[in-house]
Amino acid sequence: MPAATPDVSATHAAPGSTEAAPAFSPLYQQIKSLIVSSLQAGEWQPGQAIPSEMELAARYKVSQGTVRKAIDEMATDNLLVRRQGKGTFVATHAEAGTQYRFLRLAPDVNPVGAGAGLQRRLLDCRRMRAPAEVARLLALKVGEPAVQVRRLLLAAAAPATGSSESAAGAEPAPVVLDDIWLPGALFKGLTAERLVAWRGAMYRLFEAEFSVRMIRAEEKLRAVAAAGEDASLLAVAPGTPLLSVERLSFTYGDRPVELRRGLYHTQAHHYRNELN
Amino acid sequence: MPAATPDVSATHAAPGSTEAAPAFSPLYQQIKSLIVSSLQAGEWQPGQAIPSEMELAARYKVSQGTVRKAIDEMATDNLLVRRQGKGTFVATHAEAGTQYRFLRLAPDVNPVGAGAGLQRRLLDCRRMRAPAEVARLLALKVGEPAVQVRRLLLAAAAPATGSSESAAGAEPAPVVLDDIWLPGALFKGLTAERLVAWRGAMYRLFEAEFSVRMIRAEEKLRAVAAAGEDASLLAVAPGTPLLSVERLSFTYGDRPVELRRGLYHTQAHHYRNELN
DNA sequence: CAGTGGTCTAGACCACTGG
DNA sequence: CAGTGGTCTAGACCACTGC
Repeated sequence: MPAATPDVSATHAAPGSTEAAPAFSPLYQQIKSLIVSSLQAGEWQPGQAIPSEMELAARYKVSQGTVRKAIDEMATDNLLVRRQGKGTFVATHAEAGTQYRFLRLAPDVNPVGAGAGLQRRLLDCRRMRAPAEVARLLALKVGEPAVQVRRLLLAAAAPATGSSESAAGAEPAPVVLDDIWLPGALFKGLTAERLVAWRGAMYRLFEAEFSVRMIRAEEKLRAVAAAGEDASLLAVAPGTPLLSVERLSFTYGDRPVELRRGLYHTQAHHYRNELN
Repeated sequence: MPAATPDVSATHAAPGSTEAAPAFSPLYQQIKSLIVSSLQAGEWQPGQAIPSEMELAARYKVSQGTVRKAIDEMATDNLLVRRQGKGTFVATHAEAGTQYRFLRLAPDVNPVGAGAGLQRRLLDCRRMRAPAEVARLLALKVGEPAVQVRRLLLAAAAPATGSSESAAGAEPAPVVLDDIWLPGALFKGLTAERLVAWRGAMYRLFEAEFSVRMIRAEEKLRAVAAAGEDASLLAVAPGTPLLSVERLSFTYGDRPVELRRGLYHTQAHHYRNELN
């Protein structure tokens, strides 16, 4: 009989116990927590299959249906991906096609392929002590090391004023200016060389090289006026309205691991959102 | 044996049938469709309880578990609300506290009570022929009647520049300018009087008086410069960056029923969003 | 073909609500 | 207390994948 598998019934509220506040939680929630722990511990890597429902049911000594409910919830949370006939896989955000995990920007015309066709240009990457505001949001102590990355995203296609010629090959237009702060402790070997050499999404690099997986994010949006260096980098006149997007991304356990301040030029693009 | 209840097995793909493409759909999906139809038909009104799981299971001749799965999905779709020990209720968007169903605007400070503390001021309400662009988005024929509503939302609290006095009672500052278009056919008796007389959320009025329920919405956000009448209504200088929010709201069956173009002054407020 | 997830059933028991 | 939704189980069968 395999050991090292936490006994579920131990955490389960014992029937008949009249103790006050152990905050009863259903079995499938406990299973969910156990699976999340395994994910955090790296027992199964992104893209790999986790054990089958039957195996997990045996491991945790519960029925298949209970495991199923746990996995179902994790699938709707985008932590796992189910594939009928094949198995259940650890979600790897930034798969093929998911070039930009959280980027909600879409071109006004030709809406096929949401964030596709964007070039990247790294502007800066330096290590520094976290400024007070950044430290607060990333839950760091003031003065702790942080990595700052600055980069530009450029649209390859011709801009809105559709002249007859130059359908392709036109000068790419800057669309997004990103300022990114990361906790230095988590991203030890992150350098400019590493960033420019990397083909593929940035979050994919974080996953592969630093074992940091983004689970969810919160954004605050504002309209601001372009100014100074930001304006010239985006090739717009000072005063041009820009969409400011402040994003805080979280990993397992709601730990903040990335702060990103983006400026979007929304002349030929828009930020799309779905409300339920 | 009760009649008038659609026989599920009829729609269910008959086993052994080798016909090509009836596009097999699971039982619980069919149940879901049937329940949605009942909602559309107004069999159960918003806020009311639908029959218990056991009753529905009997009505549709399926097991309780199948009904449960159908209801579960509708609950996560915000169509139904489950309340343990009481029953399952038709979601009534715009309940107490949900003053603004889709408004994602939050004050920068004092984030308690998201959209609370906003006053409304009706500017205009007129019936007209739908302009081409509006007609297209609302799936109307050009020239069909439409209702246009224009209104202002004002923040009651004192603006950002916190002077020592006047914590309350300060002049309210305009924050949102909304332009709303509705299909005239669906909103026959909608007048300015009706709107100003109504206490409570606009979507609540739509539900109660016109049986139009908003299920989901799509938004496109842009940063634009304030100009002309819009600027003066929002009490900002021309050129001030504003957040433009174009929202298309849908009812059952993904039918578009409201087009809204909002201009948000994001000086002391921001648009918040959660990404998964 | 075996193994996976997906659906459906039937029944037991628990937790919450209200009279 | 009866009635509701919430959890858990056990087993059957189906649909998809890959060998």
